[in-house]
Amino acid sequence: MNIGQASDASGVSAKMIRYYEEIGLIRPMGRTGNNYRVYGEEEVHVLRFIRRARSLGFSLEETETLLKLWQDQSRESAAVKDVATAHIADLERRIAEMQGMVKTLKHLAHCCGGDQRPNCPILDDLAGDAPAPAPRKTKQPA
Amino acid sequence: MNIGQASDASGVSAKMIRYYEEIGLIRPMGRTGNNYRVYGEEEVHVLRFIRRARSLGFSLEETETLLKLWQDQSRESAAVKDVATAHIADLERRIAEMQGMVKTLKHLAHCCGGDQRPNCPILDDLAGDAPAPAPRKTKQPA
DNA sequence: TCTTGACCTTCCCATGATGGGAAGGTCCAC
DNA sequence: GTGGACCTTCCCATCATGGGAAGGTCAAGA
Repeated sequence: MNIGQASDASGVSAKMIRYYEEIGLIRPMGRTGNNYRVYGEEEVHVLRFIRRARSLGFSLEETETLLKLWQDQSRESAAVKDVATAHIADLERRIAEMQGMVKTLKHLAHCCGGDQRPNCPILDDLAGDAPAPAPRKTKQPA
Repeated sequence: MNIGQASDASGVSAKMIRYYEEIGLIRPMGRTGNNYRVYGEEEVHVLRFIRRARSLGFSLEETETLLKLWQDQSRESAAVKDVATAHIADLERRIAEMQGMVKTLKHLAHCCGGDQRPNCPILDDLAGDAPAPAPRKTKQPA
């Protein structure tokens, strides 16, 4: 199986497969005489594993840890759960951060007329107590 | 006011102030004879505006748009609201995506013993129906 | 006056994960 | 034997930010 077929079979782009090899996430593959990488079913399984981990938001570093745990028959499931739990906490922290933004923005947008008049509480919030600056371009047109 | 003082006053790092100037988000500042940038109160207000916009998750591109609207006395508040509304939608999309990950991960973590035994539904999920690969290193130790 | 340390300047590099594309080699089907 | 679809490596871009080097400047204190 060439890299294109492994890509189709795993859903990981050929570009990424080469990158994962470069950073040591997957082993360097064997080559045929023409210097093409050769893949088998097992490599495709590994790539699918990586894709699934990425789709759940795990970083490549976390994915590498999970991959090693998967390949370690004597792993303790606690180690896997720790990685997942930490990731959940990180996701929840980021979600809360964004929800805070949304809450503020929705309030401001609600208070904004959204019409042809210039008065705008959104800009007022961003400006703080600063006076509107003198009209000028921040970027000169070419 | 030198860049360090403008940084302290605005909460934007000197590094970022120079970068914002480089990409045209803020005007190139005047220089003193020793080639130091000079800032006034108005520039600090602009930097605070940028910082506030960034803290609400607006991209630098969106921030530039908002900055121009702020400086345009004849703006229509609808234009500002449009930017905010689109950003809210983007945040909500990303939040929903992450919430989906959290939901899946919490379910898997809940089902995982998290003990010293190797059996792990989290890895089972990541692996799909693939057999556990033969134990091997993905990265050779030095 | 000289030194020291805290500034400032520009320039280059790194992040994380991915894509785009060029230049060149290979293989297969017609 | 030729064209097109592959493959290879290499470089660059993203987005916003930080780190750090090498060198210039300034102010305060001995």
